[in-house]
Amino acid sequence: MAEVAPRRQPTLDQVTELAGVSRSVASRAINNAPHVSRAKREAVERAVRQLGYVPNPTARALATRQTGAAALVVSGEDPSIFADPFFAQVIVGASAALEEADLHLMLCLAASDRSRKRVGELLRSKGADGAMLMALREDDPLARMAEEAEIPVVFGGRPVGTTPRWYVDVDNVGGAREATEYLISRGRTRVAAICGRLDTEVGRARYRGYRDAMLAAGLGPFLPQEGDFTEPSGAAAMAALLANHPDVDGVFAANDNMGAGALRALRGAGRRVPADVAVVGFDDLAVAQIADPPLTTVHQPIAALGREMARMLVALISGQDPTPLILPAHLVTRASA
Amino acid sequence: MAEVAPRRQPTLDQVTELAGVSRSVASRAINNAPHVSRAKREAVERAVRQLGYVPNPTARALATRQTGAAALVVSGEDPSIFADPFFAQVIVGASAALEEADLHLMLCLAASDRSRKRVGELLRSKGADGAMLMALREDDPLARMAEEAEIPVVFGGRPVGTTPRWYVDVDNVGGAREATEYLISRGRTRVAAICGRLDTEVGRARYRGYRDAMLAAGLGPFLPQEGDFTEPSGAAAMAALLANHPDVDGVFAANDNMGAGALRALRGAGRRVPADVAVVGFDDLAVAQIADPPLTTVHQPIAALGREMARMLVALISGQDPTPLILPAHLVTRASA
DNA sequence: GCGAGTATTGGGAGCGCTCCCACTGGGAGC
DNA sequence: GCTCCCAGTGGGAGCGCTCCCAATACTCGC
Repeated sequence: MAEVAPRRQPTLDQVTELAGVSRSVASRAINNAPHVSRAKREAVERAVRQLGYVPNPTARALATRQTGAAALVVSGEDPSIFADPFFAQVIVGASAALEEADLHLMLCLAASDRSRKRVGELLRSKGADGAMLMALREDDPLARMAEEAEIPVVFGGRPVGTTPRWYVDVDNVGGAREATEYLISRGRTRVAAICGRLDTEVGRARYRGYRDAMLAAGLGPFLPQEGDFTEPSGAAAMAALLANHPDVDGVFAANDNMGAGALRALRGAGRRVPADVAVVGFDDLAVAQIADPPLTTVHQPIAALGREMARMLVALISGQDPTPLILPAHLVTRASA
Repeated sequence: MAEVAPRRQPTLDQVTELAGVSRSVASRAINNAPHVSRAKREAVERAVRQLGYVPNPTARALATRQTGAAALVVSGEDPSIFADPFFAQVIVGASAALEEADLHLMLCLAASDRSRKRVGELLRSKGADGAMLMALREDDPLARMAEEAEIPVVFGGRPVGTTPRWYVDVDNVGGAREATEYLISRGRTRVAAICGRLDTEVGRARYRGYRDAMLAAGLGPFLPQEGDFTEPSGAAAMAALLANHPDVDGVFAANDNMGAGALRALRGAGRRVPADVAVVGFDDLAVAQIADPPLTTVHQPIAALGREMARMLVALISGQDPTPLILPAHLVTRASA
C-alpha cells in the first residue's frame, strides 16, 4: 500500500478565488452559459488555464442528476458470443453517436447471474442516463430489470415474445426473403435453410423470410436445420442436410459463420459451390469475403444499427419520443451463389 | 419535450427514517460495515427492501472520491481497427476481471482528435479510477495525457519508443521466433516475412523475432514486406514477394489477416500451400481456422491479456505496485505449414 | 433626470452519501 | 466498586458542482 501524496485536483472554488469572481459566475463561464461579462469570462478562462482546472464530473453529475454516460448491455449466458465481430461494429457506431451527444459509453457484458444483477443495479440506481440492450433471450431477466429501472431504454433487435416501446432492428425477414428469392431466381428449387437458434428473434425472423419466399414460389420449404450461429454448427447442419436431402441445390444460412461452415462441409463432401449447391449467408461480416468461395450474403448496416440505437437513446434522454426503426438489409452477390 | 413525472429514487435519509436509525448506522448497515447491532441492521434491511432503495452511485462516488469505473481506451485514427475481433476478446477478459473488483467498464474509442480530447479530459478529471490503454501509435497524444492525468494507467502492449511503468504484453518476439524456427525446422530456407506496420511495437517485435530466428539459423533474412495488418495488404505483400523472390518457400505473416491474404495470393498464383510455400500467421483468431488451408499460427492468450490488464489496474488502484507482465505465445500447427 | 427594464452578480441551499468524532452504556479486569 | 475498553450510536461537516433567487448595475426612452 504505497501512500501516494493525494494531491487534489483544483476545484471550482479555487478558480473562483484566483479569478476574483463568485462561484456562480465561474460556473456559468465554464459552461458557456449567458450572463457573464466579457471581462469576467476571460478572467475565469485565465484562472482555469493557470490552475489546470477540469470540472469534476461526479460532482456535476450529482448536482444535475445526469451521469453523462449511457450503458450498452450485451446479454447472453456465454461471454464468448460477444466475441462475434458483430458487436464490435455496433459499438463503433454507438460510440460515435454517443460522442456527438457528449456521452460516455459503459459496456456491460451480462453473462453470469452476478453480472446481470450488477447491471440491474446500475440501471435502477440510475448509474447511467440510459441503456441500450442487445441480444436478449427469451425470459431474459434483464428485460424486466430494464423496465423497472425508470430510465430510457432502447433495444437492439427485438427480444423474443414482446415488442418493446423503443427499438432498432434490421429487416431480417426481408433480407432472408431476398436471399432466398435470389437462390430461386437462379433456378434452385431444392433450397434448404440452416437457421440460427429459434429461441432468438433473429433466428425466427430469418427463417420466416426464407419460408415466405419458398411458399411464395410454390416450393415447399425444407424443415429448418437448426444451428447456433457458429461455424461448426453450420458445418454440422450442412452434413445433416446432405444426409437427409442429397439432392439439395441451394442453402440459405442464417448467418455468415454458419454459411462458412456449410461451405466447408460441402467441400468436404466433394460438392462444388455454386455449381452443385449455391450458398447464401447473412451479416456480411469479414468472414464472408474470406470464405472460399466468397459468400453471397445479406448485408446489414451494423454500425448504423449501433448509431441509430444511440441516437434514439439520446433523443429519449432529452425528453423526445422517437419511433422505432427498422433498417434495411440487402443482398451482396459474390461467388457462392 | 415530454415532461415526465420525475419521481425520485428513495434516498438514504428515507431509509433512515423508516428504520428509525441514524444516517451513519444506515450507511454502515448497507455497506456491511461493523458497529451495527443485529436489530438495527435488520431494521435497515427491511426498510431498504420496503422502499426499493438502491444507493446512488454518484453521491457515493463524490463522497469517496472513487468512481467505481475503469476506462478501456482503444486508440487509432481509424475506428475500424476496433472491428478487429482481437479487441472483443480483450474486452471479454477485462470485463470479467473488473467485475470481480466490482468496477464498471467505460469503453473509449479514441479515433478522432475530438474523442482523444474527451478521453484526456475523462482521465484528468478522474472520471474513472484508472485506465487501460491499447494500440498507441508513436507520438500518440494519449500517452502524454495518460501521464498527466494522475490516475493509475496500464498499457496493453507496449507503445513504440518508451516502456511504460505498468503494462501487459504478449511475447511477440518469442512467438515470431518460434514460428520462424518452425518453418526452418521443416526444411524451408527461403523464408520471407510479411510484417505489420513497423511504426507499431507489435509490428517491430514480430519482425525482430523473425529476424533473430533467421540469423540464428545462418539464413539471411529477407527484407521485410510491410503490410498494415489487413487481409488485402497481406495479399499485396505476397504478390510483391512472389515477384521479387519467386523461389520463396516459407512465409511468416505478422498476423492472421495478412496470412489469410497471403494464402489467397498464393492460390491465385498457383502455388500450393504448404507444398510449395509454407505459411505461418500470428494471433490465432477465427480466421486462421477458416482459412484454406487452415493456418498454422502463433496463439496468443488475448482474453488473458485483457484479464491481466484489468487485474494489474485493480492492484494499482488499491495502492499496490504490480510488476509488468509478458504473456507467453505458442505455435499452433495446422495445415498451412 | 427618472422609472422601467434588462444584464450581471454573488449568496446559499441543495444533490445523496461517507466518515470523523464525540458520546453512551455496559462488561471485563483488578 | 471503580477504572478502562470498546461495540454501538448519531450529529454534522464535507465531497465539488449547479442553479434559484434576490440584489445590484446599467441601459434607454421620454
